[in-house]
Amino acid sequence: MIRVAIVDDQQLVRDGFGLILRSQPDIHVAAEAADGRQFLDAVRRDPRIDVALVDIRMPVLDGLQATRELAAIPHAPAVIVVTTFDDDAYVLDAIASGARGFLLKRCSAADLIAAVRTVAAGEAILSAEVTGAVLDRVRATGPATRVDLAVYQLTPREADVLALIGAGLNNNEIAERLFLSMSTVKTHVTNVLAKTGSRDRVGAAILAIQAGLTP
Amino acid sequence: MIRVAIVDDQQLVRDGFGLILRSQPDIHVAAEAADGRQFLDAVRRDPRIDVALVDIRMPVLDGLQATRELAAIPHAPAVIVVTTFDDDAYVLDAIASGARGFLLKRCSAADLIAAVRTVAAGEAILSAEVTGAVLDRVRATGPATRVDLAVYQLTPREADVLALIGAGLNNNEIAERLFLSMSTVKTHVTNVLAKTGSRDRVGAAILAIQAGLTP
DNA sequence: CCCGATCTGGTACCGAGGTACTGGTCAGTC
DNA sequence: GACTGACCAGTACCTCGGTACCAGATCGGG
Repeated sequence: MIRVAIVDDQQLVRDGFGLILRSQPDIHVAAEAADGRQFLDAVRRDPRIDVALVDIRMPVLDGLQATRELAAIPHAPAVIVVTTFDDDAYVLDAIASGARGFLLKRCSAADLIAAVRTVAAGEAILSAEVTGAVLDRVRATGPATRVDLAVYQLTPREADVLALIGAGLNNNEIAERLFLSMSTVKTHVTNVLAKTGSRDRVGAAILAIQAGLTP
Repeated sequence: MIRVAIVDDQQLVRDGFGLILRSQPDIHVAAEAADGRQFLDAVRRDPRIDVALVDIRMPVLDGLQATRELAAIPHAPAVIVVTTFDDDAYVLDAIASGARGFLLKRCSAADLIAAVRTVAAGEAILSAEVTGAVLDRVRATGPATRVDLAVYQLTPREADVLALIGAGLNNNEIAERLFLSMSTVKTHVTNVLAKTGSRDRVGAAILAIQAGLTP
């Protein structure tokens, strides 16, 4: 049984989604909310919600901000952003906010139901209309990961240090973060530089970013 | 009428796809090819192909490389990569290569037909199984709101220096590249750090990358 | 014309970064 | 037990990065 929350400030939209979803035997509408705040409250009350259909434009707290705050809640539901706006920026922002799906309200009832099942299964879904924009974005940021970190045979600890270098930390901060002495950090840094062929920590930082070590 | 090319080294797969697609009145199978080279030849012969279903693993010229070379041909068809491998790297590579769709062969006939129509309409399509990986990738590369460099009010020269810092150059190299003395470079660097609020050049380098100063 | 911003350069200084060693603990392997 | 690799830590040393402060040259605008 898939437990779903419907989050939209328009009563009519909530009712429509509810009718569609309640027609499915394996889907249960567990909560409804009219704004992001109510949504977050509902999630905190009921940690068993699997999927949330969330509108972007809402009073009090918009859907994207609510999705971001959701990350701090344990057992948070997977979010499908459902919107009338097919603006590319919204897609990318929604994804960046942690959404696992992006649907346009003009989609069919079958699409909506399929999306809920897909996301509940741990996968993700995009409306075809916005998939192109996402692909353009991916293409713009280059292929897979330009740098394969495995090539350098870094030890786990060295990888930790490299990640922190990529985050812009200096040796002292790395030492504090990893509960090490400066000397040890320097040793690791030296090894990382040698293994990666970087001349200094700037090169290592660039490498770390290109390898996707920094969020 | 949507004109489709089927590119796969396995006869059985081509026949299967052909059967499925020919069952649709609005779809015409205009070409078949057993490897990337044949595919490119077919596209050059017949510039009216709208959509191509392309396998990755093929002799002579693989699907991704063929897709990349396709970009040089006018009126090139939109490519849907169809593969048995759901490896994330393939998805991202395919997108980077210019594919407008990525399907797994385990999908249904209806999915295949819908994908062809979607891509023919100028949109894009991803199998739900791989959409998650693409979304993770987008999230990893940060939100649409990168870093707006204009906020920092950098002078043109300072922006030059920042870009070179982001490329991993040290002060000496920057001096040589810009025909300056070390002193001048240091002055600029200090100003850049002050204006951007970075503590050291590592932070500035990260900023430069996030601002897109480094390709 | 003067004023301000920008670009350029210099000197002096200091701390962080980085290297080169040495040496210790611990876990797993032969 | 001996050996290896990862991890941790220290000392000594030097270079580079960065700051502070200053100053000349240029240029556009009030």
